[in-house]
Amino acid sequence: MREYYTITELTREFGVSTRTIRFYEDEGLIKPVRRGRTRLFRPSDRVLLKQILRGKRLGFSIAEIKEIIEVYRAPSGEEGQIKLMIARIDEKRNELEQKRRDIEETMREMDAAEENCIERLAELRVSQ
Amino acid sequence: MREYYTITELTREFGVSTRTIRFYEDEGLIKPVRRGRTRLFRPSDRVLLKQILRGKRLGFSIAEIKEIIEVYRAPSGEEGQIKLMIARIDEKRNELEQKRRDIEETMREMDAAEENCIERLAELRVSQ
DNA sequence: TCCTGAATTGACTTTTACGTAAATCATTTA
DNA sequence: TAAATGATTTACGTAAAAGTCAATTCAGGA
Repeated sequence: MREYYTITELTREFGVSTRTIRFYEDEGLIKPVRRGRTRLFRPSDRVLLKQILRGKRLGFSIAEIKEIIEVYRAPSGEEGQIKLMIARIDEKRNELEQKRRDIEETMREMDAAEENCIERLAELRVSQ
Repeated sequence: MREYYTITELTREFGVSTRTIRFYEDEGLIKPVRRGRTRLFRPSDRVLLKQILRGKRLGFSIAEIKEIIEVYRAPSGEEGQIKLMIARIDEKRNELEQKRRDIEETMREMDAAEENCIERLAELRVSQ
């Protein structure tokens, strides 16, 4: 495992701009260490970036991604805090399940659309 | 099946504002009929709205949703057109499959986070 | 007929998530 | 040591997706 990544290494690996990565730092999602002014990204920062981009692909906002990342972290409080955390996890899970249903429905309609196309192709070949 | 829905009926059913629905009309996603100036939404418009909101939940932009809705419609061209349509459907399906993988990964991390919480709770009870 | 509540239009505003440009600083290479 | 290369900061710009507000219009009921 590499110790550090530079910002451009990450931009190349994930296909995002430096502006984007710095923006995520401004928003408090990643906290790379510094050597002078230069940012050094640890493997854990890289994992965070991966999680952020995954959240983005699912249509979560930065604020929502922040929440998701927070629940990943081990809980440190007393009973009440931890129970609250479990409730938040369940909530996020419900959102994900909704997205899953949305995907299944969209997939089904795509299947229907494709079958439709294939049928049309067959018709065209017969009528020629 | 109802013949027409008013705009406010749809806002209530789907929890969106009239502005939102009119915005989708401006973007060419829905085309309700008119009685005078008043919009009348047919069941097919309602289905379209449902599809739009589903796309939104999955993080698709208006432009992408437009594309998706277009591929749902029966293809009317000649062979080349239809084959192109099939290619576009496959592309969208790939995007959906990526989202599906993203959901599964996120779910797994949620599970781990929750187990972590439960473990912490057990520890707290033992140490009391 | 008058009023009230809905709906429409148009314009301006806001939020989110970056893009872009300019100036500065640091480091490596010739 | 000069030049090129890469990173940083600051600040303004922008596109998308609505929100908000004001002025109108219109249909239906008392």
